[in-house]
Amino acid sequence: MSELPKTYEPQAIEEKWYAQWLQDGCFTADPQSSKPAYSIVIPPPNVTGVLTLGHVLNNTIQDILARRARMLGKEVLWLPGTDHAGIATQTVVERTLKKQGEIKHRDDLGRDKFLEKVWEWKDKHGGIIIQQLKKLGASCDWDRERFTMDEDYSRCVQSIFVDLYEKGHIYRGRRMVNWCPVSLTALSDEEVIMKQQNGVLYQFRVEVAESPGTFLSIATTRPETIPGDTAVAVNPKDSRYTHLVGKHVVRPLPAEMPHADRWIPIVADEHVDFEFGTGVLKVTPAHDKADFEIGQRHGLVAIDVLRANGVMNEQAGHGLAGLDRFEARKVAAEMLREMGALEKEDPYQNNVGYSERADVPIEPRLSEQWFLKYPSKEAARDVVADGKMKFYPERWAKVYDHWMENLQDWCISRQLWWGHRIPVWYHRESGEVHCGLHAPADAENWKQDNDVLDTWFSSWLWPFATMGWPEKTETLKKFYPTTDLVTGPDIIFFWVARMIMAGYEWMGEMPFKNVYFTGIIRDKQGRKMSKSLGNSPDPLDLIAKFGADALRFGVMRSAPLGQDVLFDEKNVELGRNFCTKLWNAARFRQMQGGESEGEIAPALLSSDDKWILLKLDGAIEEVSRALDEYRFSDAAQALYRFFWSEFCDWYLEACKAALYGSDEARKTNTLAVMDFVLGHALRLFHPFLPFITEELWHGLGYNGDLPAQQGGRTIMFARWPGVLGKDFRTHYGLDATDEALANARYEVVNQGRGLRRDANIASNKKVKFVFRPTSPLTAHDPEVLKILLNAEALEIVDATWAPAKGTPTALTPLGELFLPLEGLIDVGAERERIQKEIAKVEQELLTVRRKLSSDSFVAGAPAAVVDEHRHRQTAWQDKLAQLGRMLETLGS
RNA sequence: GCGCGGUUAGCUCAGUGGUAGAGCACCUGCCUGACACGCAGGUGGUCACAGGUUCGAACCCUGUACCGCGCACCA
Repeated sequence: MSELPKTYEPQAIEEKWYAQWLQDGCFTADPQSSKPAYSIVIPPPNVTGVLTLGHVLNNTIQDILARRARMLGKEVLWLPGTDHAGIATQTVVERTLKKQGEIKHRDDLGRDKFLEKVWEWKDKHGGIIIQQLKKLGASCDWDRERFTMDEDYSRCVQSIFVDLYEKGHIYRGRRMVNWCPVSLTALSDEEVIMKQQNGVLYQFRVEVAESPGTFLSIATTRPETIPGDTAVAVNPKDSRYTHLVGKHVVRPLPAEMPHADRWIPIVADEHVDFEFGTGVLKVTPAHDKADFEIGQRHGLVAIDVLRANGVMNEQAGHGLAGLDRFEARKVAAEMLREMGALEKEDPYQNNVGYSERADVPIEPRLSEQWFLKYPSKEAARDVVADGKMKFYPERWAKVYDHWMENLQDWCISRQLWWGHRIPVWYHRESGEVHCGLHAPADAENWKQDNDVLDTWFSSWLWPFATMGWPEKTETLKKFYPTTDLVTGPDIIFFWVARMIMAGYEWMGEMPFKNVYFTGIIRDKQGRKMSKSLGNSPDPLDLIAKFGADALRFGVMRSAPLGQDVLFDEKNVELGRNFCTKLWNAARFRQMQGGESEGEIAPALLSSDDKWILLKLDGAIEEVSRALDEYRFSDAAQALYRFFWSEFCDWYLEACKAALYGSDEARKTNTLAVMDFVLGHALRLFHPFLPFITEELWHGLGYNGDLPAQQGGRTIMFARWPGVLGKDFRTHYGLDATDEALANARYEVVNQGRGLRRDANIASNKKVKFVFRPTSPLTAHDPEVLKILLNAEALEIVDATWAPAKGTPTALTPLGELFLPLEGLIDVGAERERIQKEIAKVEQELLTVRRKLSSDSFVAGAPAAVVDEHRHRQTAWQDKLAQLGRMLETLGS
């Protein structure tokens, strides 16, 4: 084995191993393999996106799952790819072209030229995030990388559309949709996010046409839409107004319109809440969803007063036409005031729907769009409700179910160019509609629909479209349904729910068996990461500074299941420190020389050896179970604790007694134990820390001479450690006795270190200790104690030995430990220390006694618990007595 | 309005009925023969509040408060 350098330098090592893995085809999935399948499809990032911490979290989890599955002997497919992200990408490209002065509007280029530009952009910037994922160590099968606008994928999307059209699930209609006045397209309900707004509630009055002098007061937040009002509505049960139903009011705007043309009816509708405002609602069927429905019920006309971009049109009348909707709002209120109709203006908080992408209020707008009635709803709902498909954390199942219960038709058409164009043609003369993969033979007589499909209409096919559907490919046969899906809960409706429905509709089966929902990454103040706040660190900077393993470990260690993740660079630093610790522990092993991975001789095992082997067994069990249950931070935590606190802090120190001793056989055996533990630890760590573990696997010579696929060359295919188990324990004689002995010894050390501190002796100063054991010690005990106490000497004495007055003394499970320091002790300080301990013990004793003296406790608690309390009481009593004697010996 | 999380050390969080924990931060001492990205020792908590169940509650139940999120919304 070659010697490990003094410090771990992640950059070169990461690059080296990633290239090696690629070269050896370690990530490539073989559908012909006889191994059981394990598969994940990546949630495809936007093709123009760059890596964020959210991606780091999400993809590290997937990589951990994939790498562990390989070690468990599965044939693993982690299928990567990118999403064309319709609106996002088109917006970015359009904005850039505008900035470069190439165009003022995309119309300047026309559809085909514009799309060329988008493709150019995609080719130039599309690979970035993929490269970044590689830096993170993602073990995706890059040979199978897919893009939602690949030729075959596009064909797949279109045939799905045709299929649904033929099944009658897709229809076209003029409906109220969510319109984004900036992106100039319809949006689905899911793309609208409600935001609380500080606005104004205006109250204005209108005159009843048939009874001049009688007025109705109306509350509204949108006076600019008054020219679009075609009725006012009251609740049929509202006695204040029932006598007016059927009459008319005079709509105040547009003012220049003849009086008679501004008469609008008063209708009675259940929808009106008579508690709210004045109990009178202005009805604007063209600009409000609820109003539209009222309009339908009462046969009202809809007057559209807005252009697509949110500017008032001619119908809005003088003074408003040409103004932006928000400007028009103020102006309309002013106009009402001038005509004496404005009664009140109150500050008002309400919720307004915003376009998720453009971050502006959407407009409810009447337009011709394509809609989908979701297929396979029942199967999709049941599979989660029945627990056949598992959600982690489970509570998302309820959210899912609630949404599935209230499914609304999906508006799938978008007025964009970048995307899958709707495969529908209209006959130029007859208007006949043709839906199919190609235009009809007499193509020149037909015109294709201008719209494209919602991005999610392609993403929902991801689990099988990426595997070659509709062909029955080997990949599909082997790897569908996929095993795990890892994604954010924010796209549970956008993506997860729809994939489940699509899976059932076209594959007849669920698309994945388990769904893991990550938390959302926030900054350490709990705010969402955002570009404008500048609180979103670049993962690549972090990788450059600390290493990919450090980033992965830091993020995973602080990402508990079901909770948001508060990101703090400190965590990555901790990850880096941990890698260094791992590195140095390995280096320490290497410095001892000797054969790599020698045979362990059970007869030569010390209690320390047995202790660490039992701890290792516990760690394997704990880590495996945590990973089985998707508790990644628990697994990371357990590994951290095991390796640092147990292996390094105790075992590596304790075993120096054997390593620095003269017994070669014991030394060799100790090295074998170290190799055994390190070899297991490296494998347990590998899913979290792929690079450093691979480097050390080789550096320590654990790779052996086996071929790669058998765990020889790479740790990637080394077998995942199973629990050592009963046979192992029997064979190596691991039992509770040795563990207890080691624990007791470590307690002696703790006590001794306490003595040092109280005597103000620096930890690096070697001093002499005296130990008076209560029962015989083995030869091993003093050696270890001496090392761990950093003692110059450890003198073992018998009961006849008495310390000089004032000698600091500690009570330990194995006997009394003295720190003889002639003339150096501060008797007062030592007395204080003992008294402090006495106080503590007395407190404990009091608690236990109080419990035991309670009849109800003794009668009511299980016998074992009462017993345990009795033992505890005895122990505290003994300790108290001894402490008292110590105080006596101390003298004054 | 309905639903879901959360409230434990200065900070971030573990801890599902029987002696309150970790990491970071802080304090003290140390470059002790792997590691100062380290070692050793230490300070720090009436477990949000109020009731209840229980021999016993951070933990189970009920309610309250506050923080966060989702869904649905009244113009």
